[in-house]
Order: sequence, then C-alpha cells, then structure tokens
Amino acid sequence: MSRKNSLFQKLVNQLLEDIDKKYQVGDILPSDVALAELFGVSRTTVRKAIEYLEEQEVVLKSDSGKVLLSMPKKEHFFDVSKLSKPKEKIVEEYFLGLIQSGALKSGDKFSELELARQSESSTVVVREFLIRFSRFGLIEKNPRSQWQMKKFDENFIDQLHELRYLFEMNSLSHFMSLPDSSDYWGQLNELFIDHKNLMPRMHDDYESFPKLDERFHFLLQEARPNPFISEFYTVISFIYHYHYQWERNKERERNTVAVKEHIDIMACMLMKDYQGATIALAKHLDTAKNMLKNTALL
Amino acid sequence: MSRKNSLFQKLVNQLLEDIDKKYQVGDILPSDVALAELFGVSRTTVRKAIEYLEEQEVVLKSDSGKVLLSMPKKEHFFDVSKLSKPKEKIVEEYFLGLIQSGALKSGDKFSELELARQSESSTVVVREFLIRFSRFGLIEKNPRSQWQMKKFDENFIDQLHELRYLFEMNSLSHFMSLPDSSDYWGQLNELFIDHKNLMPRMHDDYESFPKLDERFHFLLQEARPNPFISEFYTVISFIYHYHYQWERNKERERNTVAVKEHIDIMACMLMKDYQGATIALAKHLDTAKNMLKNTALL
DNA sequence: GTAGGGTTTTTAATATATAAAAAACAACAT
DNA sequence: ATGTTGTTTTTTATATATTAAAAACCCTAC
Repeated sequence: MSRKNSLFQKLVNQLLEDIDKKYQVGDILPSDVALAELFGVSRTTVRKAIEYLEEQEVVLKSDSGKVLLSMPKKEHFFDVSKLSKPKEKIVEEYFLGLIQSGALKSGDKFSELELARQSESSTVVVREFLIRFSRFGLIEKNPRSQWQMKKFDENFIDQLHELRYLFEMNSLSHFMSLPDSSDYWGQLNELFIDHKNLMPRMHDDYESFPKLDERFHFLLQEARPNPFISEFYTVISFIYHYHYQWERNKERERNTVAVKEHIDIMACMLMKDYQGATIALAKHLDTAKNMLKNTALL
Repeated sequence: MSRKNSLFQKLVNQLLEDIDKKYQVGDILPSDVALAELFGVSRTTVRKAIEYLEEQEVVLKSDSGKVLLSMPKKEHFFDVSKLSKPKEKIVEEYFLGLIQSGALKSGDKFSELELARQSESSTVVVREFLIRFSRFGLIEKNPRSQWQMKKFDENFIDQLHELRYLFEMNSLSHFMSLPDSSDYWGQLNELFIDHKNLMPRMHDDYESFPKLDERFHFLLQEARPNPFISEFYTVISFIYHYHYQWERNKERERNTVAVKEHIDIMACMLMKDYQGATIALAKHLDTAKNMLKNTALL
C-alpha cells in the first residue's frame, strides 16, 4: 500500500466549510495559490480538491475563474472520522502504551517486526519511529540485534537528575536577573497565588497539581528559551509520568510536598532572595529525585 | 538488492587466520557456540563459514568434531577489501562531505531521493540516517516537505554556548572536588606539562594542538561521565570542526590563544584555586564562542 | 540433564514499487 | 512584469520483497 489521500479529503471538507461560510452562488473563488496558502497545502492538492468539486457540480471553471455553482451539501463531505492517523502517530501511541502498561520493562528486548504487526503498520515506519524515540535515551540497539529498553537504574536517574539540576538552576539564575519591569514577575506572582489557593484544598483536589507543576517549570524556562534544554524536558516529564502512574496511591502525598516546595521557591524569588531560592529549588529537585528512585527502583 | 554477506566473508577470513595461528592438521576445532562467542557473531554465521571451509576441504566434519584437514591457503580467503562499508556509513560520509565542502549551507533545502542517488544507496537508508543525524539540531524537516539545514545564526551559537558553559562548569566543579588521591590529578598534571612543552613550539607545530584540546575537554568530563552530556559534545566538536575548516589561515592564531587559556585553567586547577579556574574557564569558553561567531557568521 | 550439532523460524538490513503530495515548468492573459 | 491556470517532474510516505544473520527449536549421545 502507498499512502492514503487523507490530506486531500481533509482539504475538501475544509474547503466546503469555508465556501459555506464565506461565499454565495455565483461568487468567484480565490486563486489556487491563495487557497494553497490559506490551507497550508500545495497547489497540487488544491487543484485535486477543486477538480472533485467540479465533479460534484459545486464549482464550475469558466474564463473568469472558479465560479460557485451551488452551495455545498452534506453528501459532498468526506467521512474523515475514520481516516487513520499518520502511521507514525499510531506506532507512537502503541509503543508508548506498551511502556506505560508495563508490558515493556527495563532491560526487555523487542523486535521491530513484532511491533509493526501489532500496530498494523510497516517495519519502516516502526523503525523510523524507534530511531527518533531513541534520542530520549530510553531504548538502544546494537547492529544486527534487537532493540532493548535501557536499564533504568539508580545511575540513570542520577544522570538525569544531574542535567535537570543544571538546567533548572540555570533557568532560575536567568529569571532572577530579569528586570523588575519584566512581565514574567507578574506571571510568577499569579502562579504563586494559584499555589496558595490550591494548598488548603490539596487533600481533595490534589489531582489539579500537575497543571501547576507544569506551569511552574515551564515559566522558569520560558524567560530564556533554549531548544536543547526544552527537548530535554520532554524526556524528563515523560519519565516522571511513566513511573508515577504506578503509585497513584502516593500521589496525594507527593503532590502535597511539591506544592509546599514550589511555594517556598517562589516566595524567595518574589522577595528577590536568590540564595534562598537556590536552596529551595535544590531541595525540591532532590525530593523529586528521591521520590522517583523510591517509585521506580524496586 | 538485499544486504551483502560481508559478515560471513569477514568471519571466514578471521577463522582462517585463527586456524593458521593456533591449530595444526588433525586438530579438532572448538564448538559452534564457542566460535560464535569468540567472534561475536551468531552460530548461524559460524556454521555457514564452516560449511564453506568444508567445501574448500580445509575442514572435515567427523564423529569426533570439526577436524582440520589442511592448513589455510591464500585462495581460501575472501577479498574483503572492496566489500562496501555498511550503507549507513557511506551515506554519512557523503552527507558530511556535502556539509564540509560547503555544498550545503545554512538554510538550504535538500531531498532524500537526491541524496540516495548520489550516495548510491536507498531512500530508506538515507532517511534513517537523517533522522538520526537530526538529533544534532543541524537539520530539520516538516511533514511532507524537504529537509532543511537549520539556520546557523547568532542565536543558535548563543544557545549552544549556553549549554557548553553549563556542562563544562559542571565538569570543572566535579573535578575540583576529586580527592587528592585521585588518579585524575596525575593525568591533569601530565596534560599540563604537554601543554607547556608545546607552547614554545606553537608557531610551527600548531597543528598538534587539536589533540591536546580534545584530551583536555575530555579529561574534564571523564571524571564524572554522563551520557547525555557526552552526546552533546559530539555536536559541539562537529560544529567547531565544520566551521573552522574554512579559515585555516587563522588557525595558528586561534590555537595559540587557546593553548595559553588551557594553561591558565590547568594552573589554577592544579593549585586547587577553584575560583581562578572558574574565571579562566569562563574566559576560554567565551573566546571560543566569539571566535566561532567571527568565523561562522559573515 | 546438558553440551553439541542439525533444522526451522524470525528478524534486521536493504531495495524497490506505488500513490499522494509537492515542486518545477510552461503557457497565457492581463 | 506578474499573477493564474494547466502540465510535467520530483519527492515523500508507506508497503512489500529479498537475503543475511540471529534466535529458537529439536534431537542425540554421553
């Protein structure tokens, strides 16, 4: 099989919707190039779609341009709902599922072919996904042999933590040197208040913490974005999510501690107490590391 | 075409050599498994090789095992010299060549198919290489469109430098906290002496500096290895090498400065002057950054 | 019951084929 | 000269096929 013409089908639908919204019978549609630009596809695809609309007698090409013959009807739309997602996505979901469900554990080997069969795609797609995913350092492979889940041991966690520590401290230092006039201070303050508000409700509402967590660590980075660092964060959060899913029961406890620690850090930051913030952040990261160790290492 | 049987051919040669060295006519060769182990291949491959040796009447299988019939002769060996390297290697060399030669410049687009044709391999191999290479952040690609060389601008260099700074400072700090008894201090001292020796010869022998450079930065890291960080170094050195090739003329000047800076850093380190080392290292990294900017940005 | 060899099944490396989509080219008309 | 459309070529996404190599399975003899 080759690729599916999903782009084409989606475009037709978008086009029909757009027509329905903006034009009336007799109007002239924009040029190919304009449409291609508008929908972010190539002109080739636009032309295919228009051609289809001609067949459906919605559009007629005349000397003056593409004339709208009749308004779109339901039957002109494609049923795009069960168009499969891009294969890459499917494989990704399937594979991450395997990890998350614990079917693939630290040290396990697995085969491309098997994955391809189970995710109903081809070995090429699988392999390309795995190569891409391997940058996260969770899987690896030697020539002529199978892929293998990296051993997730204490050493690995320490190395991960070392980087995280470096990066977050770096972000903190840059944040602290922002001028008072910077908008980020305002955002930090808001976040601080949100934390304060959540705290007393923590016992029942502990599940809304992760959002705050993300906002916090993201805000720190955002002030001085660096794509190398951001990418690393994807790994971090993936790993944490992966490992914490097991121990849902301890989640409330974990989050409660974390909220407090966040508050400590932000309090220092807002008071421009760089040293205090450093200490608080170090403590927070350390707690995180130890919790991860307790959870992930049996 | 499918893959070449180069592993098999290489194994036969290794086997013949091994036989020539260790055995005499009438001896019994080790078991399949032992041989597979010894040469790091699967038993399947060993058996194929032995089978071949039987055809060549070098080995005879009898009840007691694989008996050596006659000593290997020249004609039993395969001419392994022009077995093509793994395709991946070929593509890599070709592609890096394009970059190094300046045929691909910052911002350029290029196609997989074209690369495949020119490097005489298939699109699959090319694409897999590119995906792997893309982790270095020098190329990128959007779905359904071509690969593109990332824009190599001031911003990119700054971000690179930011990480480098973090990592090297981190390494330094760990190095400085090594106990006096650690072997690394000895190595550092040696390296220091080598630098001192090179210095007066710099004018003529400036080309031998890169080795020292590598040793220096590697030594710093080695004391506390972290695969995430090591990988990043591959990028760094690639980028530097790539950009410096143009300006060979200024190389002597650059290296002379760098030698001195290295010496400053190491002198401080050996005197356990952490702060001094920090300052010297910061200066060194800064020089490197600026030189890179001067060279790489027109 | 385990070490060795023989046999069969799977898998990885690599090539090639095909449809969809993009890009390049060409021809006009204004 | 520039913007529009029609046509052709190239490229990507994806599947499948083929062979080398690995892994799994089975048998036999000590």
